[in-house]
Amino acid sequence: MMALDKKNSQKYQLIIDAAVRVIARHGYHHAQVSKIAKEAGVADGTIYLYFKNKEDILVSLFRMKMGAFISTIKERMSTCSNAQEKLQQIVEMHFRQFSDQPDLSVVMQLEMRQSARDLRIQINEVLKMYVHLMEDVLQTGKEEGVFHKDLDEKLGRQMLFGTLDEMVTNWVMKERKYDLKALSRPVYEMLYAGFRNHL
Amino acid sequence: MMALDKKNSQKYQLIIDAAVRVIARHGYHHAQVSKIAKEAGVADGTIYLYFKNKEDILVSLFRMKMGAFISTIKERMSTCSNAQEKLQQIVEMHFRQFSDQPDLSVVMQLEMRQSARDLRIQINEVLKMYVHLMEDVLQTGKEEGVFHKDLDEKLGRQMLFGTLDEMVTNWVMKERKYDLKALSRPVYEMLYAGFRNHL
Amino acid sequence: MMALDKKNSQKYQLIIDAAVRVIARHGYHHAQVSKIAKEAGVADGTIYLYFKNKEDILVSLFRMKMGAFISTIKERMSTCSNAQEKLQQIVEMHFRQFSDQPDLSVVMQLEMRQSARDLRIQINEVLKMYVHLMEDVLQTGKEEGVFHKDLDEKLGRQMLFGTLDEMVTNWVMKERKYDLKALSRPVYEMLYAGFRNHL
Amino acid sequence: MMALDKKNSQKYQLIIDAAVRVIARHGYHHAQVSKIAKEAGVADGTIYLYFKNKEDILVSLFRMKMGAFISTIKERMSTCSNAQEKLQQIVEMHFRQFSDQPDLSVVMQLEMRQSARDLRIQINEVLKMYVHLMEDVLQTGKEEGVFHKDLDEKLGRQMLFGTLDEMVTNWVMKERKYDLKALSRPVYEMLYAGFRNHL
DNA sequence: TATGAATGAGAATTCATTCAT
DNA sequence: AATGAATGAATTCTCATTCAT
Repeated sequence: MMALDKKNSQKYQLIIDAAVRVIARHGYHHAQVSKIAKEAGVADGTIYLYFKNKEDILVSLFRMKMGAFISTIKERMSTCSNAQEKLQQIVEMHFRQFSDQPDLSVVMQLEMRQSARDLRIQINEVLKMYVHLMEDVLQTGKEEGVFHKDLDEKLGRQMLFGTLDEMVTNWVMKERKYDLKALSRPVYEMLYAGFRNHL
Repeated sequence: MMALDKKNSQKYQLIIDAAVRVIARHGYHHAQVSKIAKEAGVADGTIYLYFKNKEDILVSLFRMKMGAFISTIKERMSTCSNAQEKLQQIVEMHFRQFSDQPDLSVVMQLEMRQSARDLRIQINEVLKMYVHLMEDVLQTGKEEGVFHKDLDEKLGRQMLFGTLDEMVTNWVMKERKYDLKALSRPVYEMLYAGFRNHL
Repeated sequence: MMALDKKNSQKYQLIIDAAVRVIARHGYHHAQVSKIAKEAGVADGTIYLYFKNKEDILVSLFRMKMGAFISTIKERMSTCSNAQEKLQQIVEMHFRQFSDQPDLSVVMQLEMRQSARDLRIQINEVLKMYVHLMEDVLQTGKEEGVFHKDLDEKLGRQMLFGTLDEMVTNWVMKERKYDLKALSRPVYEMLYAGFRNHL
Repeated sequence: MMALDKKNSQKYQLIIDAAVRVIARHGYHHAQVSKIAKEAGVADGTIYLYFKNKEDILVSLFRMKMGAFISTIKERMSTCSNAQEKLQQIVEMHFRQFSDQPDLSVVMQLEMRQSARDLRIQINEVLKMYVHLMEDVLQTGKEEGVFHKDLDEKLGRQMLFGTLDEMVTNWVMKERKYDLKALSRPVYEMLYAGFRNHL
């Protein structure tokens, strides 16, 4: 069975979704393979017909969920007419998607960060798509003249991602007690002002 | 021997510094107590005369190092005459201190994040000092009129911390191949512009 | 696999019997789990598929062996027509069963007594069956008029059990160099006389 | 310093009495040398000026306390005119002494039995004095004609000791909620009847 | 494809004892 | 005689992965 077949198979998705629920419920360190198998309704050994090892489940989980996450943002961004609007959409969609998927928020912001160094390196590979998207927006904005001509895209992207990430993390750590989406507007304004950079 | 005596004792510091080196070199998950003891030049059991358990080594490490980190920033900030300068000093000192302590950077930005949830909660307690420092600066800046009157200190602090943290993490992950301190100026400018918030 | 299945499974018995041999040979404090596993011909981890922890092996061992011990006595006793005969059978069967199982004798009389307080409490629960059996015989004997009408069953049972236990312990400590079963007759006579209590 | 000097020294007694209290309070397995030292008000190292090792504390404890226990019984027994009375005194004094020393009861009947095999062998050496005392009484009783001429002293002694021991153990396990001394009379009667052995 | 019983490597911690002061 | 800081050996249990069915 080829990789593509596997990824499209029902069980592959079943196991990944089971993993999200188990990690969200029990935490990263108590998310044993046997627990995930049970949650997915398959035998332990079956996991290994679809995934190389435990790390592969987690990387795949991240790849699938982050892929969908980014696709959704990209799709929405195609309707935007300028970089300013695109920036606004990134902030709003970033917050909205985590708001709409509580389990995934816990898994992405808190639990998966406990993963070993080399798993995190693979995660970063996946994140590169998001990074490029952000840098593209900043580059475009510079060309359009809405962001400062000397804005460093790499630094700008790090501020953008660092800010969004920190805010989602804080929100998850406060047990999602406040409305994350409501922060979109002020956060966008701070970031936009930072990128316009008029001193 | 009392708690205070322990913390001031030579061995206590010896063990913490050994822990930093071992974690930086071998990674969080391979930093066994026996390895730390060997690196510190003491017997395994001696560790437990100074620390309650392994987690206590890590919490203490964080507390000591982060305490010094923040003290240094605070000290420097006392020489600043306004919030704008203080912001500049936070960015510069944050980057400088990590630049000057490569092992500690790896430990703080990459390795200790793998710690279990409850250790991270204790870490967050320590970070609160830093958070308050940042919020104070933003509050002062608003009063002085250098930051926007509608700036939300909490959001501002999250942007500030998120940005600095993301940048140091990127720098560590790129194996410190570029000059982190050189980023102080442009990063400060972006943040300052964000906080002035003139749209 | 359910609890009942486990206890009836071959491996469960295999491990318990291995534990008896290992404890008899090496003593309670040197009976490591790994040694028991090796003796049983299974991996260390397999032990934990059948037992919750090490203490559970020991409690189970006691429960199984003492259960069989008491069942055997009860069975034999059902053929007795009066309490006097029953008393005789208790003494004889008690001695005979230990005589026939040298390893078990060492484990029960010497080694398991070193167990921690809370394990001993669980052991006492198992022993209650034996205690009740003895008290029943004394009660019956009183009703039949073969034991003294003022005999206190609880005290009588303590004399009976204390005597048998002390004798088996002495025999084990003398390395079973004499014939325990041969003591049945005189011991029974002393006890019977004690219970008849004609002063 | 010679053995005798040590045993007469104040600290020697101090440490033994501290050990009794610590074992009674915390249990055998939590009676660390450092805890005993603290309770005795001396440094850990000081223990080793008076005792060869930890086992030596326990053996000495047993020797001292059991020595006093037996001396007291012997003394009382010298006032008895016949074996029947002596038997009565053994039972009564055995129960009385444990009644009067609750800490010691717990230590002797429950906690010290958890000691390793070879410590128990040394304990048995100490107990031999008691054993001889009992056998002497039974022997004398046979000669006096108050016990049965065919009574086996060794078996009789085992019944006597096993009975008393079981009763004190039961009383301690029931947390000394009833009056042990009140059992002296009926227990003596059962034993005496057993030794008279008129069937 | 699917199962699940079996495997076995790997690490934190305690505490009796020592010995320099 | 007394101290108490330092030592270091020794063991249970978990869980990712395999493979016979």
